[in-house]
Amino acid sequence: MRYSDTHKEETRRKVVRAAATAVRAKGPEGVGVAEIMAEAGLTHGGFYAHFPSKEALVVAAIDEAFGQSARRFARMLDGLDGPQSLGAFVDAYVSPAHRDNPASGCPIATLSSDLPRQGQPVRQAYERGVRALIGRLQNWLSEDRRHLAASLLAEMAGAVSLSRAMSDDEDAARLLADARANLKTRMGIDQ
Amino acid sequence: MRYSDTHKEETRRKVVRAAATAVRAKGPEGVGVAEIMAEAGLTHGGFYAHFPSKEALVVAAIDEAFGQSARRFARMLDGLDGPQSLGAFVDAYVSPAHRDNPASGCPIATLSSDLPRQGQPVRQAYERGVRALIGRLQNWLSEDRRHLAASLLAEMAGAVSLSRAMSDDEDAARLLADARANLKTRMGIDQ
DNA sequence: TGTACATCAGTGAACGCGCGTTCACTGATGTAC
DNA sequence: TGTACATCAGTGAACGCGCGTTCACTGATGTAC
Repeated sequence: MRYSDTHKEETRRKVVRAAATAVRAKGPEGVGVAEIMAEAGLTHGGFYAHFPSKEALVVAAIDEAFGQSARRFARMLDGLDGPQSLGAFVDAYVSPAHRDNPASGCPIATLSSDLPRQGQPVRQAYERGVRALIGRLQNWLSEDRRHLAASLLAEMAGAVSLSRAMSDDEDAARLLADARANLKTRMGIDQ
Repeated sequence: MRYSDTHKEETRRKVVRAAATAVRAKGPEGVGVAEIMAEAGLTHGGFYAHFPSKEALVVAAIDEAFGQSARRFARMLDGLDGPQSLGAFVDAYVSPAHRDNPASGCPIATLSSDLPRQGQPVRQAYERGVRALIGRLQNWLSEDRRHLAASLLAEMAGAVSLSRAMSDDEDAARLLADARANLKTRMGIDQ
């Protein structure tokens, strides 16, 4: 063979990674097959050797985006106990840095309103990611607060989303600070 | 003249109303000029007698959508005092009915993730609507809680958005109930 | 060892379709004289 | 009162462009014999 055994798989991963960033930056409809392939250093014609359709790429991109977030947080929270993890997670998630970097941020905050309009495979990938994240939050919460995980995640994502609609950085920062304080109270962690 | 003096204005309003619904259902990129005009009973060629561009229609549609929400809530909350208004607003906003009807619902929950990708005029229209809603919430809140208005709105919109990602109706209902309870506590109203 | 053939990731031109936008035209009514 | 002309909301064909998808081809390498 012309290429190494892993070459095709490596190419695919490069394409998926590029798509994971572009989908968050521009939304599922906003990204083009040709553009993603160019970012991976290829021409668009080769796309269909890797994916049966653009939709399949979007599914892979959403899985990848959730996976990236999960790995990043796992690294960041390594060695911390439940309450410490919750505090650090809230501080990182509900932050101006996250607001300003949608392309590398949480897919929930970036894609929430696009998703109900997508086809089933895409919605399922999204829901997989949401459920996994809720599950992680549940593990950190005390038993009597476990049922709040989904609602806490909604508050976090909502705060980041709305802060992105505010053109004034200080208004956005205040909103995020108010949200962080309330989230920590709800989680039962002291500050 | 062939048509009554108000005819053109009436047509424009019909187009804007159709767009306000369609934009929420399908997003700003998802709606087509021809489709909106057909819904208003016209052909697409006449569009540019009313709007300079599709973007101008989207701007008008977002203003209209926020206006519809505002009028509906004003009607519903007529005669109630601050705390009563807050309670009724939360119950109506953070509800399964709102989750299930994005096309007639709050533009924040429906468009949050589309908006950062839009051009300035569209973003400005959206921010106008957001600020007006925050202002109304502030009027209902006691003085020491007024600064929370933006964060409360973020929590409401986040809860509705995330509930739309959940395919299981009961999971969604639980999330919404948890959010309502927390919102009322934050607002300082008893239940 | 050498030759013919198979494999397959990637190339680049082309197709079909939808969509925003343009434009010449229609036809009913108002206005000028 | 009657005729010619202006107005203007709306029509429908056409244009240009971008995008997802298809497909014949390339060319480097492995395999069969």
